[in-house]
Amino acid sequence: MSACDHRPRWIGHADVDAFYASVEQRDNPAYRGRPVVVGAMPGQRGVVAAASYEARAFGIRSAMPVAEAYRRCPDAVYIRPDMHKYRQVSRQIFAILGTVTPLVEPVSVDEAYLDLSGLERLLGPPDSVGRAIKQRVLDGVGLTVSVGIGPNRLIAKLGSEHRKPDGLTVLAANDIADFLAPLPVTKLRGLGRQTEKVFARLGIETVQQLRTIPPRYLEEHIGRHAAAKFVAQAHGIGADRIRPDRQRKSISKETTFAADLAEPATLRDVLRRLAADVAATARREGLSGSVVTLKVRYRGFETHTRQRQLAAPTHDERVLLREAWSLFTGGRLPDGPLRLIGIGISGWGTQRVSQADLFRSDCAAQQDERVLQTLDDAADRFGQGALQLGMPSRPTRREPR
DNA sequence: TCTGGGGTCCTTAATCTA
DNA sequence: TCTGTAGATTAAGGACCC
Repeated sequence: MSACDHRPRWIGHADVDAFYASVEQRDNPAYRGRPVVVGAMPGQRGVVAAASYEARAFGIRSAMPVAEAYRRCPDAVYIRPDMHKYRQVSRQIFAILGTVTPLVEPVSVDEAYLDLSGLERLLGPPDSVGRAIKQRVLDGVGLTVSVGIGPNRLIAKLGSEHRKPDGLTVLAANDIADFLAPLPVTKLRGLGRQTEKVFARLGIETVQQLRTIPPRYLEEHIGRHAAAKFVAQAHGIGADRIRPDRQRKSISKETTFAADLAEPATLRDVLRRLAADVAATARREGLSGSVVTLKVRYRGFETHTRQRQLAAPTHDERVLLREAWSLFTGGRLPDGPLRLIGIGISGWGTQRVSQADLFRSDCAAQQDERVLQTLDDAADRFGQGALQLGMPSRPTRREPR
């Protein structure tokens, strides 16, 4: 929208209620009306990924350790997440949202922002648009969504959280001040446990209280950037731009072991599998990254990352594994058994992947050494050129500190 | 209580470069 | 050429979100 365009902005936020748990209840009539917890199984390391509203009545929440959920409700239905299924349902939902407006920005599998500006003539006022969104999703996939609509993303998001499940909240510009004032500051975006502690020390519990704090005073305690961010939110100011084509910035894969692991050969095998997964995702999405990140976690949740900038972008799992393993064995990490290991790539630059690269790395993915050898031979014969994947990478630009 | 996995963004410190 | 400095880049960690 141009600076001189003063048509009212209407931003929507749609959020599927208890997504994973709702999908399971939809697909298994026996689970309906029962507390359903999707996540790790009781007795395993892990947390709750989603809890049905029946489970929430027991105080079970997302990100809660499963052991704690089990203590609260041993009779709940405990289910491992089926990400493949949820992604499929997610695609259907986004297709439905796309029938309302092409300006849909996914936030996660179950959440999206929509630019609803200018839909009045087609669908009526904002509350009619909200009802249309909810009805279409219910008819299409049999799930309820909560929708918030307001002049910017912040208000839309707070609106969708306001009434759940199956809620619809529309907030016009002149409703905002009264709506925000009594809310706890913890409702603001980006305000987590640490900042909450600081605010508590300063005696700030509600948005109304935050508004009365001199910004300079706030800056002294949480820094300039954060202070400005929360003050703006307290006054209902938020971005209203919807970016349907936002590109992801990294791909990563990590795993937590059932018991801490120290055996190098096993760790390398796990890393190889993770590298293959990351590489496969990168190839599927036509991405090549030039920064490899290794993540490790020790007993006591002590977490470290090490990263390296490569001379050339890659989506070759062998390169990813080699670099990650060299970061792991490079002597810059504590010794000791690992609770978790992970690998990621980022730093796409602008380049896309050529068809030759895709073919070559598909072969790598299939571990087809024979074909790879042929390709390597061809590359040797013709010198450099298009067939570079799988060639040893040049040394990294910087030595690790 | 005992903490998954996959992300984004911000801060800070070290290092490089002009 | 040396030195100091400012800004950019890189790396690591932390907070936060779903």
